[in-house]
Amino acid sequence: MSKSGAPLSRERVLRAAVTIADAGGIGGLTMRSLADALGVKPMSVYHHVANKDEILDGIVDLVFSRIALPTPGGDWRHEMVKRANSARDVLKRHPWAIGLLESRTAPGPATLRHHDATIGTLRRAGFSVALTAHAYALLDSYVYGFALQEAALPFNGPDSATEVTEDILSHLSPADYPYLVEMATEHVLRPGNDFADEFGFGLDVILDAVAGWISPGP
Amino acid sequence: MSKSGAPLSRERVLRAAVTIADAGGIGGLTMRSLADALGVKPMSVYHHVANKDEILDGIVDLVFSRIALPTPGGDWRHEMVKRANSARDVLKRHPWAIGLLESRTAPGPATLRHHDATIGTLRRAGFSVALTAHAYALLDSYVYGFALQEAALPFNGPDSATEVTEDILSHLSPADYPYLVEMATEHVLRPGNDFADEFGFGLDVILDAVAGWISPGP
DNA sequence: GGGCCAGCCTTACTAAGTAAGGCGGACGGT
DNA sequence: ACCGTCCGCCTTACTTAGTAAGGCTGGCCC
Repeated sequence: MSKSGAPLSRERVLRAAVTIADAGGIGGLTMRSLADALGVKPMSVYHHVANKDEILDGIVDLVFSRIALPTPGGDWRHEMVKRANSARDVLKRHPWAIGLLESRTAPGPATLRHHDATIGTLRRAGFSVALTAHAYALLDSYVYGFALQEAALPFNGPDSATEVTEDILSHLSPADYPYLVEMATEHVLRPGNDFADEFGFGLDVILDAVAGWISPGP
Repeated sequence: MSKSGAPLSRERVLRAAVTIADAGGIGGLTMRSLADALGVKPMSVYHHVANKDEILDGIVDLVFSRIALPTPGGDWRHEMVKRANSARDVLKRHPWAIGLLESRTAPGPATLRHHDATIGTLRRAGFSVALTAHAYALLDSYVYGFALQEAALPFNGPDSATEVTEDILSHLSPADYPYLVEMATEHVLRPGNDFADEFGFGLDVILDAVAGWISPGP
């Protein structure tokens, strides 16, 4: 796995860590696998990061840095849609990041910048400070929660969804779980159904509600 | 840590695992700490569960079993509020469960029962199958996402919040993060402010929107 | 009353995080 | 040119964790 060439750095370490986690989950990310991927011995990594925890903090922030920043001053709704879609997209590509969020309480610079830009976009659109807080909590909860649910799905995309759903369904008694079975057969298994489509739907519902909060402009 | 007395069982193993995770995070949950808490040697635990993964699946399901089940046929909105508050409450008490959700894709019986009851409550209230799916995805995303954000907060409760916020704020330049600083000083630090209060607010917003979807009853 | 099996234990191997310190080679100063 | 220094990577080795393999024992059934 030696891909030497550059002289190693915190940057390269974190980037390699993300790649490994993407490929094999955070479980696959060990100091040894990381060193391997960098073409280096395990202890060498410690010259660029203090310990594994710092790596975990670092890759979470790195993931955040990939989310499109909204532009304060732009059309707030468009910016929020862009940000939400980007966030969901990024979290889908790095699902392990969601699980890490719970244990990392020290936001990195990219995370802070992201929050600042989002709050700024809402403020500049005319939301009061308090309503911005409400809107942001609501939107972020939805985005994270949706990503979490998507990550917890036992399938990826609509094709395997059908197969897996049928498999699960075959172990489920309609007597025990009548509504669940109904939902599975009549909705989930319907051709063309894709859980991913739910995202935009729910997002619009929230944005519609939030749109009513803007105080009359000057 | 020997608290023998009962003869050990899958039940007791899982319960002890939850207690340990509550006290020291999932990081503190090891086969050895678990065996200790049960007053037994590590390998003995393996006579009741196949491996640690099964324990993780088990405690996630155990946590789900503590969430209040909504009653199909009851007042749907009231039931949804009850369920959402209970879920948030439970997840706050066992924050590690949120992080586990992402990696566990095999729902246990309690989880299935929970989903069935929730879907049933919405169906019985007059929501179509498709709208039930929409409503459920929206509500669950919000609940999980909110719990995730709460777990990721570096503080617990409003008292320590002030302290920690001031501490973070002192490292933040208003030039770099103007909106973030504004939000912190003018909203987060306002006396009486508590992030937990956001939950009901956002929940009502979603429920108000969803309420408009019910098709005219028979 | 002897075999069997459930339930707990001992031993031991492997993987992973990381402490402690070694070593070569590039580089600055004289 | 020479030498000390320090940066960056390496070797060794210790600790903790998951778990494979199989041993011991006491109660229970035929």
